[in-house]
Amino acid sequence: MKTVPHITDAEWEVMKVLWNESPRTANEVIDAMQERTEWKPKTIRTLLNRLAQKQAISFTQENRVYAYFPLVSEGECVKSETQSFLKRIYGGAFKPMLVNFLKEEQLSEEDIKELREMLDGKNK
Amino acid sequence: MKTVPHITDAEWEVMKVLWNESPRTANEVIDAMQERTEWKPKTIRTLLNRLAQKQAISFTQENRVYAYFPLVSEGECVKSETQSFLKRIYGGAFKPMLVNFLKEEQLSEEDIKELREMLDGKNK
DNA sequence: CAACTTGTATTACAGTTGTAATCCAAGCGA
DNA sequence: TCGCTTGGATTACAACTGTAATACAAGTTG
Repeated sequence: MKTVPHITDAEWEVMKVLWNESPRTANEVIDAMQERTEWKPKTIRTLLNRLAQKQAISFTQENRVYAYFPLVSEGECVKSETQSFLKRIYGGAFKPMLVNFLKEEQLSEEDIKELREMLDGKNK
Repeated sequence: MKTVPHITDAEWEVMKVLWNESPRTANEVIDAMQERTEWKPKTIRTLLNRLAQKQAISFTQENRVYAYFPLVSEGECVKSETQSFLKRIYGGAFKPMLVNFLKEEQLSEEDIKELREMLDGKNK
């Protein structure tokens, strides 16, 4: 199974933008980011560079402009991050976490109904 | 609500030991850790110091020996870490994560039954 | 052609983390 | 009393992160 590079908090925000739509030029990414964060353009370029270095994204060059696109899917990354989270906090076991979540979190009637249906689906 | 300090991966392992039983002297912690990791005693002492500095743990002094104990509960920390994880990966929403998990993870018949019962409980 | 603009590449710099090693003080054995 | 042992305090140091600023190169404009 392919291992995805570790993506930091700040980088993750950039990835979200690219997962949302790609390819995008650096400036397009910067514009999109500035709707959600206060980061300076230079900062975002740094993050793009780092992501490219660790091969989470790549780019094509059109004249003097780069257009970036992800090399790893959101699903892969979510799964990988979730796994390390699980490992750290719950020793890797999924169910204890779920149990804890269900106990702690607020869920509406709607949510519960929906989840129950998903469980039914799983139950084949 | 009390805010818990951020506990790093390595520190988390030490906290587990103390949550498991406390107070414990540095040496007791070190012994317990060496059953699960390869870390040198000095490393573990560093972690104990850092945890004490950030007030995740404290200690009492008996002669020249410190006995450490947690200042924050495992539940608090789990909750806090889970929240930042959720925020980072799923934008803070709990349900999308659950949905994703249920789709991705392997659950036994048993697990599913148990979860369904929990949901029934919630449903009051 | 010279200066300005614009996009990229390089460099910066402090705080955090992992992973220890060295220094120091107090009790203990010779 | 003097060095050895043991536990704690201080220091180390590189990689990773957040957050940029500065330098450079190629078009664009006057």
